Amino acid sequence: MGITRKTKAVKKLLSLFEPTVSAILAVDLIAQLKEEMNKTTVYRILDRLENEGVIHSFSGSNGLKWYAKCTGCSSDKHNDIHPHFQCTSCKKVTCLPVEIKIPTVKNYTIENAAVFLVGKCSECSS
Amino acid sequence: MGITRKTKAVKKLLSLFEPTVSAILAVDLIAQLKEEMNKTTVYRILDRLENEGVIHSFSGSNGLKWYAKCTGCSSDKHNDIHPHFQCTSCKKVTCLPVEIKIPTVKNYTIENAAVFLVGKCSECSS
DNA sequence: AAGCTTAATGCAACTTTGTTGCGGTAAAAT
DNA sequence: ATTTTACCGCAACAAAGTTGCATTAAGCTT
Ligand SMILES: [Mn+2]
Ligand SMILES: [Mn+2]
Ligand SMILES: [Zn+2]
Ligand SMILES: [Zn+2]
Repeated sequence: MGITRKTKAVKKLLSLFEPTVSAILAVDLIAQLKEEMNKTTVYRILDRLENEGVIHSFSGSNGLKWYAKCTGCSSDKHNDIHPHFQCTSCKKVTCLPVEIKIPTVKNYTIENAAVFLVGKCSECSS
Repeated sequence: MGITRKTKAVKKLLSLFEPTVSAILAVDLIAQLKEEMNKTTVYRILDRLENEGVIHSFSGSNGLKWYAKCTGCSSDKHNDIHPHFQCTSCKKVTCLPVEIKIPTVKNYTIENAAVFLVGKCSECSS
């Protein structure tokens, strides 16, 4: 389906996810790329990359949208069911390589879980 | 500190939380009360009630703000650390009276957890 | 290499959610 | 009844994200 051309813009955007293991705020990407591309373009590329299983998104406590690299996802199937963690000191958000234990609750059939954790990362706990 | 007057607006707003156990979208409250009060007033009352421990808030998967009744909270201390559940059929969001098992992750000190579950409620599972 | 097709981009205008400043209103204390 | 000030309405604003449309350029085809 979605044919994606590897344009300059796409390469540039992907390069920003490369060096880090942290998630990135959509809004920050737009600010950082202001001189190079339009915010509409940023949003559209993020959408495409998510549909292709290259990145995944989630909302933080304040409702802002975060994006992070996927590991082993495809356009067919996203398997990013892991918790996300934000450090209250450095504000960084990271994907935690831990499995979520989905609780069993009577009268509810739970199919999916989004877990957002808050605390202190190791670098800020000194 | 925050002295809250029991005005007509406050009573009206509280009455909407009374008959249901479900959470309510801030945006829906504003739409529903459009004829009776200004949206600024709605937001301000919601803020106050949350500070007083009468209601608590959380964000849904799309970043929209939900509010629900508290049980046993005060202005001093909120203890609404429970998961929230949204049914994919009826779209209703409810507080689940279940304790969250906060995971232990190496290198991270976790202080708080927001869990948003998605699935089917019992009324929609037929 | 030049031409062609159409996915991708830029831009402006718009939508939605939420906030702020300020003048006026009304709850409640005196 | 009068006074005090918390509360409210309104208008203007702000931030995040979306949409329509004309233009550009990626990457085939020849
Ligand atoms: Mn992740
Ligand atoms: Mn709740
Ligand atoms: Zn940190
Ligand atoms: Zn349902």
